Amino acid sequence: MLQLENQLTEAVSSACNSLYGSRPSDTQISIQSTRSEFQGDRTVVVFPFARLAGKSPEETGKEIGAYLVKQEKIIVDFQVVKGFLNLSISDEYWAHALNQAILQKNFGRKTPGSKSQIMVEYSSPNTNKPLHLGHLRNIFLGYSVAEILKAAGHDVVKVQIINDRGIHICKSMIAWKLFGNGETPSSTGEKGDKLVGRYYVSFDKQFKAEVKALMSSGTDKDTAEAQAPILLAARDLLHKWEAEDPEVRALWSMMNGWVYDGFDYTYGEMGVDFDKLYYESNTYLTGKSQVEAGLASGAFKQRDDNSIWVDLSDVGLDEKLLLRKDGTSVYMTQDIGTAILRFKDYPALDRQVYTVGNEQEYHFKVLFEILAKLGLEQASRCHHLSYGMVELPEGKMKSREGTVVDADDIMAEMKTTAEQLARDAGKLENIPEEDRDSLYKNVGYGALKYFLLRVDPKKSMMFDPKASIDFIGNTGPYIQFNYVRARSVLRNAGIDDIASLTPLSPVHLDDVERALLMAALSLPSVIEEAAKSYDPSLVANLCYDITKSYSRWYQDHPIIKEEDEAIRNIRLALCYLCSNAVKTGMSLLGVSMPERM
RNA sequence: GGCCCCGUAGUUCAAUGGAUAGAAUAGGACUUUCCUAAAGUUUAGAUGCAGGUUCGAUUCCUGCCGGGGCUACCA
Repeated sequence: MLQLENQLTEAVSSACNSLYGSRPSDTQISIQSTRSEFQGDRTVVVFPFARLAGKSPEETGKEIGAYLVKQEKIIVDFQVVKGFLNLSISDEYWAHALNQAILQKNFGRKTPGSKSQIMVEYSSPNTNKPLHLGHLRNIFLGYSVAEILKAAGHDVVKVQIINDRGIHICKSMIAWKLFGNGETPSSTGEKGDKLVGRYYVSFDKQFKAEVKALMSSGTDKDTAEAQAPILLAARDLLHKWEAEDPEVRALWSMMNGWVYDGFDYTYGEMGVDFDKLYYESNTYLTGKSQVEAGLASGAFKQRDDNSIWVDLSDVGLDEKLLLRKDGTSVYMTQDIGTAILRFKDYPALDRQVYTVGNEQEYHFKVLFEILAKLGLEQASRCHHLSYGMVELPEGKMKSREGTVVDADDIMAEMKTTAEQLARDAGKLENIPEEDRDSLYKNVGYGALKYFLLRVDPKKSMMFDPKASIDFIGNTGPYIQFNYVRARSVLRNAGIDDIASLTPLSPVHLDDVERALLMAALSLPSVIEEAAKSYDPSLVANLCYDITKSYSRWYQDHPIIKEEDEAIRNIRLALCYLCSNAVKTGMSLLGVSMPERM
């Protein structure tokens, strides 16, 4: 497809050169798909050349059009409407393009590892809180961008940083010690992350009660909050943890293990994975030494109270604290350490991509500037994959108001809904018993992933648990359904090897067929674009476009029953190409395609 | 206060500065002796307001109105 655009750009350029004696710049040559209400396949916007020609846009368009039809074999006709030159591309070209595309093993994907190595960080949840709807967008987005970068030829390393240490962990630990009675996930049958999350909440409850009690006996609020016994106990645990007290470390390992087991289950259901996990407990110290090194090199400054700061006013940002006056680290300290550690672990790494919500945009601007100040050449290529919040009809999710949509719950609900719908529609007869469970997951989770990924990541989006997730219309299941029908056609036609249809003889394609073919052929360039802009919604929208066109075409273009062999072969090839392109596209969104549904 | 993002049909989302702003859903009217109707056809419906740049602005610039975020020796 890209070849066609390039070919046309070049042709228009030489047309201008030979007609008007000067070439327009490539940016002035705009080639786009012709709108369906006009005749033609590709449209050249002629306004920029009118000045060059010293003639009206219409006249210029006609001259260029006539020239192109004469010179270029693939351009068979043209029409000028206002300032737009619509070109008709030959049937031979389309047959050839289709032929080539179906013979490509991994149509849409570039050779693995042909481009630079990129690390993508995503998920990185707080280990005290079970995953919720917001994490879902993060996880699906990060995974998808990683897959898209891979398909675009990059070598990708998927990672997350696990926030496994600090006062917050000690809070759930102390609460479990005080109120847990030795409970474990296996004794209660509860998912590990849910169990630990529950004790984090118990801590908060107890803490508030203690603060209230202290205040009612005359202590002021600040003192009460600083002296609540349970908080002091948590602090004590933190000190013991840092001193590597074996008992505390054992409890810490055990409870973190529960959380990881819980998360692992959820990641497994989601179908996402990581190549390497970074634990803050292993990286938090390296940040300090990096900051000290930066101080020595003059990149950072120390104040009289011994705290260390970076001054970013030269790049329009503020001063930022890097180490407290007592020498302890802040969030930024750890991020600096982790970033540098990762570049050391992966010497070929070209850049890092951080999938983190847009409320941390400032943080990452600062981080990248700091990395640059520390002399990291890759800093300018690092990217904060910032995404908008997922909002509920009631507004933001608030744990206090119990409006948090739990990730496991919503996924289970999607699966149940998929099962229910399949049953109601009487679809289960053709599905073997043992395939049903994975079908419900494919369809239910596919709907959820597609829903969250079809929106531009930058924008905040609305999620209505009751009404949002549909299985009809512009949805994952709609795309899956049409894929299934296409696969069914190919099965019924007995096509084992698509190459047996080639070489395809050119036949005339009608408007519907051309629209379909062009959509499918654009997969490689859309993946390229999505990789450049870190935007899975482009891929999602293309999958929908192809499917929409396919479904319309399928309605009134017989494939197997078509008697003319040349036409039949072209249609089978189209059917194959579309199903293949959509399967590839959806796989980049983390959505599996069933063979029957 | 300063900085950043967002305002498109009733609703949820599209539109590298290009033609008559596309879909989906909800509403109206239709289509199944035909490769899976979770489908298709059709009808109706939108660029917050005011300027500017341009042959051309949903898109770029300015102001206003409305919504969100950031602005911690928190993570």
